[in-house]
Amino acid sequence: MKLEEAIKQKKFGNEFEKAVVNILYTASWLEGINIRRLKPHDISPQQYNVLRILRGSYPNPVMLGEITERMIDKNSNATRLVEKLRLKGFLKRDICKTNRRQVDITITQKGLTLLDALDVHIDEWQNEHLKIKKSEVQQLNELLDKLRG
Amino acid sequence: MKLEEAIKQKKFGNEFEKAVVNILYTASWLEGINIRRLKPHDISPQQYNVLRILRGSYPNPVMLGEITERMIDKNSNATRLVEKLRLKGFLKRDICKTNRRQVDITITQKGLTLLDALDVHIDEWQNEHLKIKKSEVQQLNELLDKLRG
DNA sequence: AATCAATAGTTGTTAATACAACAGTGCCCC
DNA sequence: GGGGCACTGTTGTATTAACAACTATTGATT
Repeated sequence: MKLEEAIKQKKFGNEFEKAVVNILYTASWLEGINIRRLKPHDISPQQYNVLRILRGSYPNPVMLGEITERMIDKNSNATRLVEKLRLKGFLKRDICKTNRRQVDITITQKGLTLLDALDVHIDEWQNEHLKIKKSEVQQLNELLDKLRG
Repeated sequence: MKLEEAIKQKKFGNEFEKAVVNILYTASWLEGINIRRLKPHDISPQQYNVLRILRGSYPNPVMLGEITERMIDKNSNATRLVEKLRLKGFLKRDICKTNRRQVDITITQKGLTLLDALDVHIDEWQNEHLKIKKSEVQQLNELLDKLRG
């Protein structure tokens, strides 16, 4: 759907202004879909993000600061997100032996199982919601990378 | 900057998955820039969004529900956003005479002045932050519109 | 006109975010 | 080995978001 219809705005100052609104709107739209997908598993998009970062370096741990750096939304408070995931048993926390300032975080088997369960339907999910061809989505990725400079 | 560098992730499951992350990441990046731009004027991106909707139909009022529909982030609570803007004098609220359930909201001169002040440097702002050509940004808008179906 | 459903907005509550101040640890250098 | 500085996380607090329950008004039906 054209952005103009989606937010009922007839015109934009210029194409750049429209792009800013378009990215923010599309992100909010994706976030909504994602929340509904994750809700049955009782985790938020940010928590999902953390678990995927951890899986990426499994079986090696990731220190808290690196999680923050690698998160999509840098403003999330990693300490509190991690604590919530720990209480649910999806990860474990260890004070690093060689540097006691540092907290090493590792995803647990339960966490990996959760991610696997969420991966199962990812292709269907994409087909259902992302109405775009593979060649186009590559182009979209290039344009977004370029836009950020 | 490539998304892979930005969030230090070597690879994605597929190009669609990367696009989802790319959109969310780029939106968060834009949001951060926007917050810093608006902060000196003491308004949030959502409040800015509301004021622009109101300017769009000025001098006609907009009812509260329509603001919600047209906002980029539909989850914002329009009642409370409007109340904050009213306290700052950027808009006025009137109960609709012909339908007393309805609240008509109109931007004030002070609100218009604020938006004008923010518009002045918008071109520089775009040039500084959006590293992309006009033809490419059009393409980006088309791809985002298409992606949402 | 009484009832019921639909519309428009408000408010309450819990959780999450934003941002800054804080505390503990390691490192360097004299 | 003590002082200062950078690093790593944590915590406090105010604001905002999420979501549901609620009130008030209107319109439709009988």
